[in-house]
Amino acid sequence: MSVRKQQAAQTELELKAAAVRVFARTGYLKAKITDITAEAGRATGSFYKHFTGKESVLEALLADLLTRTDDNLRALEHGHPDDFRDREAVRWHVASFWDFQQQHRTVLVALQQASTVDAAFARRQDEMLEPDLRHLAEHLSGLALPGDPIVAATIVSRLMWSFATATPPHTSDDEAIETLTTFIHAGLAGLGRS
Amino acid sequence: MSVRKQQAAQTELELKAAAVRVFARTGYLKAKITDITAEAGRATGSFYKHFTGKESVLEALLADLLTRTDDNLRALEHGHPDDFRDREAVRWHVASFWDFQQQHRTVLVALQQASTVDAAFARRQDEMLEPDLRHLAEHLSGLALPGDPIVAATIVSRLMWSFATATPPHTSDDEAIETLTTFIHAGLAGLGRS
DNA sequence: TGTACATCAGTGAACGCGCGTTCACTGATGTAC
DNA sequence: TGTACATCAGTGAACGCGCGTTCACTGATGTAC
Repeated sequence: MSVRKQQAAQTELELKAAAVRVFARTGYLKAKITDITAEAGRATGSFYKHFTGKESVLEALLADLLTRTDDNLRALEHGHPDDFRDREAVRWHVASFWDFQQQHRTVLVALQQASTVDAAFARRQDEMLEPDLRHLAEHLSGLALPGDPIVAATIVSRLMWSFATATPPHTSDDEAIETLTTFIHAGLAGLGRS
Repeated sequence: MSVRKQQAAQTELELKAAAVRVFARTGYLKAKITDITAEAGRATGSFYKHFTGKESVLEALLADLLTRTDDNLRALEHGHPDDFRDREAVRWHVASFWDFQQQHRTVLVALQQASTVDAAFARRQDEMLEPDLRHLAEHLSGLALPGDPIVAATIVSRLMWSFATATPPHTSDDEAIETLTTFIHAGLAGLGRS
């Protein structure tokens, strides 16, 4: 690759990294283009050589996230405990979700914020969550739950997400995962019995 | 009261009602002052005779909501089932929460959106939720849960809220309430056992 | 009850701020001969 | 290997749009006598 393209790629990388830092600090909605370029130590105009606007950076960050996630998902498809009557299976899923959300917190929150203002991102968010929901629902279909397993999957998924974004202070990761696991495991068992 | 003050109060009322309709349609963050005045059939400047800005209308709507809720809360304090080992007690709470959130959906969602952009509203949202959380936590303290009951209360509260704002399509109120009740009831029992 | 003046809710055009976006320019990298 | 020209990432001042906010004005209600 030519030096020029390498430098351009480097700048784009730095702009994306700067964007993540700015989103984490100010939130996506309040973030200004000039905040991002300043954080990256670049001129304002530079931004538009790489992106068409703020949505465009978020798109790029999502694309990065998804390519890195695809591998994880494939690992996830094979060889993990899958019977949700088994507490270990539930714990495994809770832990990997927790990990994922910790790692991509900023971008995920940014996506959520963008969704409240931009219908295109709302759709995209649904699309991103859907495979995960289906995966969950499949596990749940083995539990003989009443009604559409998607309903129960929605409960579980939303529960994990909202708890992760609003963990009470002084809660360790481990405590959070244990509590969520117990709650979900027992809750699902309850649904199965009803 | 003088005719003038009556008319002014009427206009203020209409502006608030228009604001709710606009928030419901566009969302709080995208709502423009001129959208609200247009919806109310008033001139732009009229708005500033009653409010200092968009936050100010939301404040007013919250105040209205809280005065109407105070009565409900007092009714809630007395004579409702409170032993969460009893499924009926859980169901009662879930149903009343569901009702509340259905009734005030627009303002609650607006508050949530404002919170992502305005720290003052974030604090206010926490303050509003706190009494509810304490109330829940008190019920839970009878269950001998491990750890701070506030953690479990947070789980339950967030679960209800996020499920209410993201109910899967084709889910009836009754189905939602039943499912949530069963899940929470069993989940809490699970936490008590652990 | 009537008249003259004061007040004040409501009006909407105009102003101005903040910020996204553009664009003429620079200088370094790439290409052709 | 050297020279002359082309390309293109990066720059930052300038432009302009959208929208919040103001303000001089109107006419109806209120007050004083």
